Amino acid sequence: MRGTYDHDMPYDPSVYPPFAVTVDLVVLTVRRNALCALAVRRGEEPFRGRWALPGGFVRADEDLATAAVRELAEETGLRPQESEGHAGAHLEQLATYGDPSRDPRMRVVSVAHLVLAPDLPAPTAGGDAERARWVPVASLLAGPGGAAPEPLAFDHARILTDGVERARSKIEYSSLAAAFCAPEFTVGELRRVYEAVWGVSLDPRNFHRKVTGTPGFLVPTGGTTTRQGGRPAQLFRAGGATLLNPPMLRPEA
Amino acid sequence: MRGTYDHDMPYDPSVYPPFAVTVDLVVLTVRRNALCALAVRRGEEPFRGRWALPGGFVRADEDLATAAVRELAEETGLRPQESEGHAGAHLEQLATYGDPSRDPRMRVVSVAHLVLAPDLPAPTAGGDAERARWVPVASLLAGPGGAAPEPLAFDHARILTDGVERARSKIEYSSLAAAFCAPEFTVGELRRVYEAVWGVSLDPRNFHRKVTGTPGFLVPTGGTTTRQGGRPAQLFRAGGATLLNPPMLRPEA
DNA sequence: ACAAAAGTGTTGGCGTTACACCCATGG
DNA sequence: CCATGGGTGTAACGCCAACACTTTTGT
Repeated sequence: MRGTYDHDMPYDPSVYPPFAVTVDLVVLTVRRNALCALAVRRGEEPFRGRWALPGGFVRADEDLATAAVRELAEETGLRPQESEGHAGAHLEQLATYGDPSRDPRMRVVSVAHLVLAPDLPAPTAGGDAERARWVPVASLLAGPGGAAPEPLAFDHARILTDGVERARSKIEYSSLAAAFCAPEFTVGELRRVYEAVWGVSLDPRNFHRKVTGTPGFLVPTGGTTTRQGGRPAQLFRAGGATLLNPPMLRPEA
Repeated sequence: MRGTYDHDMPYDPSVYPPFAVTVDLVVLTVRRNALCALAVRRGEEPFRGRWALPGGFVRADEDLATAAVRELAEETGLRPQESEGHAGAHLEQLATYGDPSRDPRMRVVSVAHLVLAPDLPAPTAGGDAERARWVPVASLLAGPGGAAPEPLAFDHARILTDGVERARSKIEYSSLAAAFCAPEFTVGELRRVYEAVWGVSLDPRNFHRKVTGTPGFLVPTGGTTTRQGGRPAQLFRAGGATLLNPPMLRPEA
């Protein structure tokens, strides 16, 4: 008889053993021109002493996104975008990982989320600050020809890889790179975000024309700053335009 | 005390109630120039008599993708891409839905998957063929200015919407549209897939140049066919190139 | 002969690249 | 005065939309 395991059937725990459901967080930021991820040192077996992604169990009456926001606040004190266009971090669901052997203790299905955060004055204020650190992605993942990385716990290397790849491709056609910047930022600062995330260098002149020429992408605040040195630069906020068309082009190398 | 619900902690079922985990399938195909989804009539409460997406519980020792493949085979007899570039269907994880109230009976977290299938001779051979049908997406989802759709069970309208949007955007920059075609197909047939999925019409001449001019995208098989009438058309298989650069442009209206 | 679908050639516009050049500040 | 980063101008190139035109079949 087919269809026995159909959605339609009543739930019988003896046939369908329960799963633990967690959220894991890939929290990315740009610090000192390097793409960094939030990582915690594990204090328990398995994988004691290894880096892991922050995360935790979803509560009984809690939505997945709610659980991710709660975990993020517990670990970083960060709060995702309160209002449209305002700073805060960007949070979105990434993917779900459910290999039966991914956690040796039990069957865990983890719903990973991606967070793009501005560089924070205090790296992990308000939470488990002792164990949480910003770690350059390059030292966690083997790049092409890079040195052997510090191994991550569980399948977190896979999750981090997927999160980084998602961030890299999303800034191509959306205004999401601004989520890595302070509420007000210069065109040059935004360009350095692209350069850090993609690992390339971009022509400053053409980049400037491209982003300022896309209507609704950047909104000038009127202020200027010289915090990067040189001639004073205009300050901008992220505009309402969330789609970038035509997209920013990612150079070959 | 923060961090109480941390990933690190041992699993205590009295604190973290168990979840049921299911997979739901958004199976899309193009039939008679219309984008269609596989839907089943529910025979049980809740939502008895409504359309729902096929799906079912993940088994205890089964990966998420494995569960999706099994459900797909049970419902359609279809098997996703056996070998590279060969026909078969395309399957990928879509997103995970875990609102606490999405199923009135219990706490269910559903990992939705997206399947792009060629138009099958027998719509749902090999499975619960009685209840499963191809239904035009336009009649399941309210388009802009369209008539009121037949309501879907649970949050399946949301899931279907997300799946359709993913399919629409993915064919833009990948060779995935070929997953909707027979193993060998003509350029015109591929163009009609784009037109059905996007709901637009494309210039046949420019489309032809674009897809045949992208190296590795299409591989001529040497054969020709006149099954569409008119001058004989070359037959192609999908090539190894999975990324389409520059992307196909989706017209405004 | 005609309709229908497959292909090719050509042209103008627009976006991008590459780079010369000017601007405004700090040291 | 010079270094540094911000910003504008401009020409060559490439891709693409638009459309005229040819090819090869079925009826």
